[in-house]
Amino acid sequence: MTERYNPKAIEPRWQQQWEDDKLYRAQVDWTKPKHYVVTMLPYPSGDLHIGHWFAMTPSDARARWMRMRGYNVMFPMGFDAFGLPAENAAVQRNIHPAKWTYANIARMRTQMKSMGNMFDWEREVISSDPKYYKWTQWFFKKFFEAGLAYRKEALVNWSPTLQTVLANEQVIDGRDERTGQPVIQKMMTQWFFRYTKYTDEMLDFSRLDWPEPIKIMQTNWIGKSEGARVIFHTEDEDEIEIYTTRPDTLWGATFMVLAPEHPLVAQITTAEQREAVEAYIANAAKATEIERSSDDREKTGVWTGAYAVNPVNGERIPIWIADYVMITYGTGAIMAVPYGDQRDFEFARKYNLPIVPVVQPEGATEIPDPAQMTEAYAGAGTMVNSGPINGTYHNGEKGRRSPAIAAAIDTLSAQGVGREAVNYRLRDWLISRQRYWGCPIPVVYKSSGEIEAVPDDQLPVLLPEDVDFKPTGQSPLTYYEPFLKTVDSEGNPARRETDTMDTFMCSSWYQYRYLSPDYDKAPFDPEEAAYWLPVDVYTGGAEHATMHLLYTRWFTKALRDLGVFDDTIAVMREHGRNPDALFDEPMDLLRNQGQVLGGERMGDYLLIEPKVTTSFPGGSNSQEPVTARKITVVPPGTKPGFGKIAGELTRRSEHALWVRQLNGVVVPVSAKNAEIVIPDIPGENDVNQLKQHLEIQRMSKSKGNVVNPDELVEQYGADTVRAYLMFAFDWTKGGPWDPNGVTGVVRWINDVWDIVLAGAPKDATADPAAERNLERKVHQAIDRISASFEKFSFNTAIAGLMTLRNDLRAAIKEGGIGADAWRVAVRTMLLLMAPVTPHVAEELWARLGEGYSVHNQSWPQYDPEKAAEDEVALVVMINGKPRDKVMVALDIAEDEAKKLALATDSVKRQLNGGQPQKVIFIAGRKGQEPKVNIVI
RNA sequence: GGGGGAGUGGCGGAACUGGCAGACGCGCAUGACUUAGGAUCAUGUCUCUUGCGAGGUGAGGGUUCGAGUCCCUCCUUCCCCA
Repeated sequence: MTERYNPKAIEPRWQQQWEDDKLYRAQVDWTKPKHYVVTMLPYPSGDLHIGHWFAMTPSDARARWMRMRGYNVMFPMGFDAFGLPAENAAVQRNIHPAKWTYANIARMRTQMKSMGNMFDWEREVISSDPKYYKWTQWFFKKFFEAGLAYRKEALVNWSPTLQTVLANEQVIDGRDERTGQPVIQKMMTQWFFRYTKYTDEMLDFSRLDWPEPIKIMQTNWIGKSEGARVIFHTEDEDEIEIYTTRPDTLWGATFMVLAPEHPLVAQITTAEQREAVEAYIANAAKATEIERSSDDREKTGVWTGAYAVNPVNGERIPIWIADYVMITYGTGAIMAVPYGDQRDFEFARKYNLPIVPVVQPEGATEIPDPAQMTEAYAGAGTMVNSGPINGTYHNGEKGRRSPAIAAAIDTLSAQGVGREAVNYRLRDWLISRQRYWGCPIPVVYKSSGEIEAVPDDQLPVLLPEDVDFKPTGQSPLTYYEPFLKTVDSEGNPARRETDTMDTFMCSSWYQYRYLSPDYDKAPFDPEEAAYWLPVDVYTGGAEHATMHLLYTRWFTKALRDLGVFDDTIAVMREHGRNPDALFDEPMDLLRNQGQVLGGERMGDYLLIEPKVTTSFPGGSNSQEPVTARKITVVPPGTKPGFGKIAGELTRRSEHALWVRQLNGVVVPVSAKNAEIVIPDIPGENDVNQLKQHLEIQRMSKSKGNVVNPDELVEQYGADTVRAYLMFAFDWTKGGPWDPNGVTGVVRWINDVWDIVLAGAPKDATADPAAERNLERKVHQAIDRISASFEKFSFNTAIAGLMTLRNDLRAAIKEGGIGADAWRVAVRTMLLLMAPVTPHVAEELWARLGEGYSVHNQSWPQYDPEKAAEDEVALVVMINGKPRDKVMVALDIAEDEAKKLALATDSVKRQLNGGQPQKVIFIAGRKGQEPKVNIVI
């Protein structure tokens, strides 16, 4: 009896050994190529969940693979430790946010170590540590001094419940996503970063290997549009500036619309209209932005009583307010061209406003009659009714690429009533938070009201610890006198800023702090940065597409322009490394993993109607299966009623179900020929669909079906959990957790264990053909697994490892493998496994008598010659369908292949003496069989 | 409403630049071994057909010698944004 695989006996031992030996410590070594891997750092919420494992362990496997390929790999970890949950815990459980946070970090750090990742813990960063946030504040100061950080009054999302401003992404349907309480729009003076400064550069992804959807999302988020700004005047000479992407249709503007919040509304509204306007404004404030901008919604509005003058043709046009115009987009005012804009069209129809055609559609012989139109015309065509630009052509392109738009812009400029303009949907980054547990903004307000940044030698502005959390919902900083009261640089009394920073500020630069977490002369050590930067591989969730992933790009560009990388660049040059463009972007390559959804959902409930009704169907001692007539999916807890069975489905085979009744008795139910009813799924249901249906239900994020990784590690060991997470899903997609699938991985690792410990086949006489065959399989595995890691395709990497296991077993069975050949094969298999299952690979490597550590070995060298098959199947296709095969040499010549194909039985039969129309030879490319397609 | 994914066996998923669809695994079936099996081993497992063979990647069309892969229309879903 050989020793059984017991992860508990080996994993903690190796983890300790690696830590003692500092095996994964990353050190600058200019003689080796560097590889800097970062995976998004977690928020210390309390417990590690399976999602953390899913994000981190495949990234670790790939980092390990790069290490074995000879790269000097750095893979650090840290905690994004500021944030609201800590403060909520403080209020709810009377525990200080710092205490709560650091207890969670300690716990999560221990849990993470059980993953067996190659994290270099010496580089750990915690964003709430003063030695970290000193530099967050330093960056803020840099931005402030450069004019990139400023204060302004703006309409912001204010949560009365949480007593803070919220970012747009924290507001869902007008409610705070956490508490579900309403969020109101409020004018407040807040700190902003000039996010819009780098819009055009952020739209350039040319040097980024990032997923296409992320680039598209960021592009849309920035929302660049080209057009013009045009000045209208009211009859009282008040100026109203509008932004439009279609200045060419200006001659068709028959009214104007202001957002209800537009500052001019109160001023221009006439006495007669005042009541209606005010009522409308009050009503509009209740609707969310989503509702307001929905195209499905019926357009509503009110006339202000005022008129404006169309600057290009002098027409007198009414000014309306309507909630489909947003104060936050463009200038909060539009010229309405009902002919060319669908929303304006609907509005004009509803309120009987005139529609003037200004574009004769391409191909149309006459100008459309507005009375006959059912929708706006936004397509290409020739301009009409448009004064000086009549006859110019609008080709449907944006901005000046359309001749009509170009002509309109030129006319506006010449007349001095407008100018070409670009508009962005992106707004400046609001970084103020009225919360305690965040990085203090390092400024003071002088008694004069002037703002002064705290001098560098006084950084960090420490977050006071002995504050009192009153249940007012306010940040304790706002009433904590020792913090509030301070002096300015001249020693005069001053008041300290009580807002803290958005935590996205902290996480925008952590990849730089990892370089030297204890460095105190600058945010990072140029000697480290010159070697490691930029980040080579970044992994994390796609949900950060328009937030963190955009903020950190902005941050890097700002640091570059502020000269923060200058010392680093100098060091790079000393080492002969070209710094050009290296600091334009923080992370060269990005990959997103999906999400692991919830686990087994209990309470899937069936109602069984037996074929033969007895008083006690499936009674307490019944061994006989009940034959079902009808099976219905019902809500959990449904009472069975007379003669029926109701209960939870616990097991299923092809035609039988096991149902556990409320009294705990499990009844087998024969489902052969039973009618199966799944509500909401019409048509023919069967037992398999039943199971599928229950699984679909399970995916819903309903009940607390949390998968606890600690329990999985306890049960299976870290290697198995790692491998299963990599194997069970397409990493980029994720999916629902299936606790049963782990069996395959358990078997695989156990098999490998047994195969390696069994040693070389005894008394085997080496058979060169058998050994050659094994060698071929091994090299095919090297190729396949390497390619899988290269493209982050972890599931196929594991499949390749399992196939190799199958091949080794087959080789033993077939026999003819000598001890030397066997050792080479086993050794290679362990090397290929090392990135995925680092512990068991290390253990077996040691037991083979190989030197410590398997993780310091080189990745096996792939030899295409050794992987090549001697003979392959020539696939013979008829009209594109495979019909036959002939064994041929891999490098068979075209003529020879065609001849062989035409000689096959299938082809002769199909041709029936006739001639083929065409014979096409497809050469066998890399690892592929040659093919011949015969067209009949 | 706009944008982006995705639809392949009972399930998770493979399929490189268009070239043998269903790798690998789960589950299931049959058999072996066993006091026992939710262990292990062997074999099988897309569908129809006794076989020969034929069909098959959400639906319909198209391009091509050849389409899961490219194009068009539609359907269903998930995500992001408004």
